[in-house]
Amino acid sequence: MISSAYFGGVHLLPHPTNTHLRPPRSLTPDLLHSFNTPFELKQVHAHLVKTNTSLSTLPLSRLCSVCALTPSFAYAQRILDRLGKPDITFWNSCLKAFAESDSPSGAILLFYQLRQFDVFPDTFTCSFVLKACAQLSDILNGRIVHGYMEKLGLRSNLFLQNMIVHLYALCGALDDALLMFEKMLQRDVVTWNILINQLVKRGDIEGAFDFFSRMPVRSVRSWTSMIAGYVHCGKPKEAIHLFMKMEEEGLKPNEVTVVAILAACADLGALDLGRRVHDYSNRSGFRKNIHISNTLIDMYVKCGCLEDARKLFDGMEERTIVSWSAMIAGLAMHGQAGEALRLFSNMIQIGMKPNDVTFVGILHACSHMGMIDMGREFFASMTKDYGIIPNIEHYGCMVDLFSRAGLLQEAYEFIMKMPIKSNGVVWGALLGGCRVHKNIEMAEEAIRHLSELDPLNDGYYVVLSNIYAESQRWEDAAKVRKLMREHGVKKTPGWSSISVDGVLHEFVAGDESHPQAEEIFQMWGKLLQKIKLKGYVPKTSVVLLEIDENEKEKFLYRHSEKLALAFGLMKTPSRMPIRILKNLRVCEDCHAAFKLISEIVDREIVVRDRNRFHCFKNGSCTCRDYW
DNA sequence: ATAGGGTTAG
Repeated sequence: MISSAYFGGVHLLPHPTNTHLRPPRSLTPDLLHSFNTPFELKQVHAHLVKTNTSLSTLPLSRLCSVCALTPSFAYAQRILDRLGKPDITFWNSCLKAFAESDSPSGAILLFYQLRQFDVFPDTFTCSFVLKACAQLSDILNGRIVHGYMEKLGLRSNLFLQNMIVHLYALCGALDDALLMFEKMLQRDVVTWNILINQLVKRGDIEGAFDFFSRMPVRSVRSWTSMIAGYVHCGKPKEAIHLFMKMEEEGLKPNEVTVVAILAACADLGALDLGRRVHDYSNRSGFRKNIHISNTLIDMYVKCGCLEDARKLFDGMEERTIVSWSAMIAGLAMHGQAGEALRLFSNMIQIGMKPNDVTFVGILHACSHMGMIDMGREFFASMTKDYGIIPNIEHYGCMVDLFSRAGLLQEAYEFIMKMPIKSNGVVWGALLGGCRVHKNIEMAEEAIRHLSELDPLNDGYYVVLSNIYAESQRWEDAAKVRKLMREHGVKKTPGWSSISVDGVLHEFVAGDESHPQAEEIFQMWGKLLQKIKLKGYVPKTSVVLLEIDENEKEKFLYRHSEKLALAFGLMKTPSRMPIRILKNLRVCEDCHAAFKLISEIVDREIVVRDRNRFHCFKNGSCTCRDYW
């Protein structure tokens, strides 16, 4: 092993990847292939020039490409001047380097420059320029290159045609991309995949599936694109369905497929499938893939298995900011704010730089635990110490923090002073606080903004109606319902799901369609008797219907999470934790009931809310009733 | 030497 080398009168710092090489006897043009940093290469080159060593274009083009990567094109330019008339190989090397660098526009400049030298672009030239255009979303120059392709007789080159389709679709010129696609005499699987990916990016999942089903041949990537597309569009069930079909066809999921399907499992809380995919991933040798580990952390967190997530996180050889952020957000979601903050300071200690997402997790942790001053400090520190400009999520967290804690006036002023436009989430957080702290005036102010910002979101009207109902202002509650009807807003039906033996069972309120509905209602009846003895009083004010109290109780007892819990208790062995997922916030009455039930049946009940986790155990919940 | 898919918050 050499730590430094001195030869030929030139000091050279060894590049890390070259430390295993023996130092060469003399400084020859070949050396331009053995070193990788512009600094080393420039020194070698300077020496070669000084000793009048003759140089071929090939090593020089290598030198230029590395110089361009810096990008220090000036140096490459000097060599270019010396050469007089460099051939296309030289140009292509430089173009490639620029296209892959942080300043792809250099490639486009070069493309115009090379034509002054009477050099004819070839396939590679076009491909590198097109790559640069794609990076810059520069459709104008892309069209010019396209024109050149026609002139240069490269029009039927499949690679270039695919790049053109990609570029047009990427820049939003979907019609042009489709025209190109139709004009192509031959297409390969990549051509189809490009279109599928771009359609997914535009949110046109149906269009993407249409292409997918028309493909003559599908590769693993085609399947993966489609599966990832469904996850991206919030259709995890379809993603899993497709994944099953892919397995049926005997195709082997790769690392990217695994990431996509794990994200779907995270969305659905499908722990069984998630574990199966985890096992598959390990057997396939994907254990070291950092994307997979990160997604696994998120999957375990969202399936309610915080310990599994933590074990995985602790066992990782390398971690990125995504790993840390996912784990911190996971702890916050599970109400472990203290541990989340400890992890954050560990992260800072080892020199990992937090990003905006990390701070969303941190601020969440603070707001879930009512740590107001801590939250303020982090909010200030994020810009002061880390140069992160708060985005709407961060403002939302802060409003949530103040509102939950009852600092409604401060929350309101905070929104008014925000330097960016507020959104529904921000006012919705204030509205939520108004409900907890029974401030009708402020709630009415919030709803004024919400009916403009997010008029079709039913959740806000429901909260306001609840606030009125809880203060016995029935006419106002009725007015809100009327308002909803007028706006054509319907209450999103609440549903809960529970997975038993790998089968996902879904319940909606008052669900009698389940084959075992009879047994489920009986089970709930038994539980009800027991918790009533423990002091449970039904909280009928959460029922927003104009009916008498007895009827309200009946509605209350058919809430989807109660049905899912009763079913879970029937179908799973004693002591096994029960995991339930709900699409809305867990209802207050169910929350009170679940606490008592966890004690009576001596079971851990984990409920994933639309916001966070509630883990009921021995009569209490990890949210400490602060939610 | 040239083309397409992935994770954290909401």
